Amino acid sequence: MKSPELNKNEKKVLSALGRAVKPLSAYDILDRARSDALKAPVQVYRALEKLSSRGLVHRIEALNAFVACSDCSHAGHDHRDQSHVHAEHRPGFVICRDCGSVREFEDERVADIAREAAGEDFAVALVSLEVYGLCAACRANA
Amino acid sequence: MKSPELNKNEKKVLSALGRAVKPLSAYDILDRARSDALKAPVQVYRALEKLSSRGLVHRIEALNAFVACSDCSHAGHDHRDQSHVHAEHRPGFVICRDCGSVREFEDERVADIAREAAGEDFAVALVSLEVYGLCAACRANA
DNA sequence: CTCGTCATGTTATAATGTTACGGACGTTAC
DNA sequence: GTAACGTCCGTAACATTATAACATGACGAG
Repeated sequence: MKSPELNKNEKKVLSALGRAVKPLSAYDILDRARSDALKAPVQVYRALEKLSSRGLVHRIEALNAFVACSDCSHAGHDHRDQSHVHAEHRPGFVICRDCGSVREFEDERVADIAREAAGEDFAVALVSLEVYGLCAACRANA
Repeated sequence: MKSPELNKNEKKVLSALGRAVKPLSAYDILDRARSDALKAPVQVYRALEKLSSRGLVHRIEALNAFVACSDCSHAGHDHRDQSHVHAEHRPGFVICRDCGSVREFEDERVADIAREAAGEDFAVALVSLEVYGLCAACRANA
């Protein structure tokens, strides 16, 4: 396996995300890893870029935040090659607006819908599906 | 029809978005409406909040930008009521990473997938589907 | 009228993200 | 060895996006 080419900063970021129970913004990550000698936003962003290109973390668009991938079976190769035909793998997310918890899910139909919607001549690179609402626990509280 | 309760700023913002061919950030909108006496970011954000709660504009999460809804048949009632059971209407988007053009689409299957993924106890409020890639024109150029 | 309140406007600032630059370090070629 | 190059790492400055805090003005209720 060629994966563990993670550098120091990448490990710190991934570790911070792994310990968290909800998505962290780049600055959340920075705060948590500051004690671990991570000092500037740019280091976090660089690490996140690498990690997400490998599918080890995912960006939650609507929150400007990141989660560690909960199903890392597909980790390994790098997706940065822009010339590829196939889209980057990305699960869907179910996100509670109240507590911020996130659950990943997979559904093959999504890619089909996306390709169909995009049309023949559009080269799909990434499909983002995010579902927002209130989880059972937060609904109970409210 | 009770819709046209748009105030001055909301009209300005909507008009700016309507003239644009691609998503505009809040500050893009501000620039374009500055000549029309729109002065501060917060005015734009307030207008956008109202407009998007009515479905007249949509936020493209991954771009931090906004588009006027291209299918305004569903405009009218306000979605801000948090207690509602049904999810806010939001189309899917196909977005070219190169030229920034955006096309809306509808697919009923998306809502089903979302509900299914969210599960019984999760109250879905919003489903966001965004498809990124390269449009035909930009692929030709590259 | 005077108060409360809600919409709006103004200013400042927070939060987030990117670019530019330089230094440390290892590798390769000569 | 050492010069030339590349990669990683870090700092600082900057650019962009979003919100806070407070002031003003319109308007109805009492």
